[in-house]
Amino acid sequence: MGAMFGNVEDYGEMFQDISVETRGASLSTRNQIGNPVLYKLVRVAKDGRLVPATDEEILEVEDLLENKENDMPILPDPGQTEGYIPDEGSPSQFLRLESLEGLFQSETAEAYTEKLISPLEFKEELFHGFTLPDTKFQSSNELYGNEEQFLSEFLLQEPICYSSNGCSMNQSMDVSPYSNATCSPKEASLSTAASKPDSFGVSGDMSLDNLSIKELQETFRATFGRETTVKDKQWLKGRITMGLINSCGVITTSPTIVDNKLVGGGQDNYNDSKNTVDEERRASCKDTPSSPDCIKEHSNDCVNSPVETFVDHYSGNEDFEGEHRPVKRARKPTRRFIEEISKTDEKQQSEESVIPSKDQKSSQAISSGGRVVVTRMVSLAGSRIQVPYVSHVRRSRPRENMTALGDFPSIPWEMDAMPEESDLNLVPSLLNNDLNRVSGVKSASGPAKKEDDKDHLNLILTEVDQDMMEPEHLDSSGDSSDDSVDNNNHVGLRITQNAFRRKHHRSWTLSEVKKLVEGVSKYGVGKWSVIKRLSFPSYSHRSPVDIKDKWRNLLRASFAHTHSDRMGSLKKHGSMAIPSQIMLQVRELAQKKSLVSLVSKTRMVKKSRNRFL
DNA sequence: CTTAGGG
DNA sequence: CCCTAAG
Repeated sequence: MGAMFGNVEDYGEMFQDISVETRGASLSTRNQIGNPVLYKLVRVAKDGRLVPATDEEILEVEDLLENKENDMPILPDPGQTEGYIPDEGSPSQFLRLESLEGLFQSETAEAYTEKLISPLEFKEELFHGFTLPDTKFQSSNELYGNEEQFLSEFLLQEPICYSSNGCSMNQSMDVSPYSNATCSPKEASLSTAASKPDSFGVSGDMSLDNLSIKELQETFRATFGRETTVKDKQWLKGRITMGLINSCGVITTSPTIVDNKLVGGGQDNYNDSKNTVDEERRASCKDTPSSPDCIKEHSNDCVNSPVETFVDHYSGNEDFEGEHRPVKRARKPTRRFIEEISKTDEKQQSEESVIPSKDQKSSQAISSGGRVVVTRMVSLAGSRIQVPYVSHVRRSRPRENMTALGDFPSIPWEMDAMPEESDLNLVPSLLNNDLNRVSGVKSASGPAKKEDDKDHLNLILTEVDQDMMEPEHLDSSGDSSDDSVDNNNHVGLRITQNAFRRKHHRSWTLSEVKKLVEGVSKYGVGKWSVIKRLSFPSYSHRSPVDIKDKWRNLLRASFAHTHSDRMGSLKKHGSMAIPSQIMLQVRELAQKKSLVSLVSKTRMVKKSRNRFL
């Protein structure tokens, strides 16, 4: 009897055709007959409990089989079989346990994938797949109602398929006498050998319990396609089970629930799914393989840390960090980040399909269909290939000051940054520039110039600025102070510098910095737009963001300075030496600001405290 | 649009 | 300096 209950494989073939489907007859279409399917013979008691079949009932079933076997329709198309009951008068009940695989091969799998049902729902749906005939169930509606009752009852018990400590059925039903007979290794091997070799059936989990660590690792490998060195049985089992669920296309939006459902205790009130969810969230650390504590216990010698692995697969709402997150607000990955990720993907892809090409030194322009395509060399996987030159980052429209510069044709400063856009704007008189730019296009390699020179030039320039620039000067020049200075002083320098003035870069002059500091002290840190408006009224460049950035840099510099004071001067970056006095101001302001924020924070605390009192 | 912050 | 996310 016990054997019957746990392992009915001998009857499997016979039961196959007479089992009743409550939905989706395709679940048990004939093509699965060859597949090993485990059957458990149980009876649904009036109150919904599952009671193992007695010997009598089994005999009855056998009779039934003999009588009905040939009469039974062979599960025609779905819908017609809905609610079909093999023998209404029979007290015997069949509970058919489809293998998970069979279940998900069928159309239901798609349904689940589409609906993205929650794990709880998923589980229920899963059990819907079970046959649940009863004499009372005359119509499918009735059947359904009772089924729900059954389900709630069922779910109240330990979930069938994922009990961690052995056989599932015995826990699902209060029939201890039979429970120990249900778990034979034989079953294990049986149920794991489904047509999709790496899958496990409902009973497959039982087999997991009986597998050795090595076997579990093997199974893991088969399931996930990679090796594991984890020696923790629990973990392996959990992983495999989870992997199987995932591989069924069910997106687990809240894996914890799954976890817990699968492994955790079953005393929750499963009828109230919301409560259940909360409960499980709270209890998620108990005996779930995903809980941090548990993970800690797992073997140390695994190559991929369990945490990593887990997070990898369920990248999501794992409350590992608990409540105390950094104060900084969380940001979702930026587009740029995503872009870069995909970029690397592209790269990896193209690495796989390397186009062999002759060794060519640099990029060149090749014409295709009348159009000239600038290409560049990319060395991938050891060989070099030629790819069209496209900048990954979409360049934004030139900033205002660009157009403003149009008023100063003799100072084409920054057009060089965008070769593809400035072609037509070329000023013939500035051949140097032209050549520079064109060569820039041809090589299409971005800045190949030496940074040192650039810095050096910047230094010179800023020195000039310091000497020459008076506030009035700046204000009156209207558009671009640097330009005017340059214009007035070193034309040659300007041209040379032009080569290095890629991007819209304009060095901050000391006077600007002073203005900035002053503005910050007046209007406060963070009031960038105000500072811009009031302290930099005539600067078409220097957006509030620029100002903010500069402030950030100043801050950094100032603190770096204090540090370098302690451990010797590390400051050799040819960048403009900002007078220590200003740096001091910066630091003061920064302190003030942090003080202010501190005060406001404490105020807030006080306020909230007052609210309590 | 402004601010914060990463690149 | 550029870009983007968040308010």
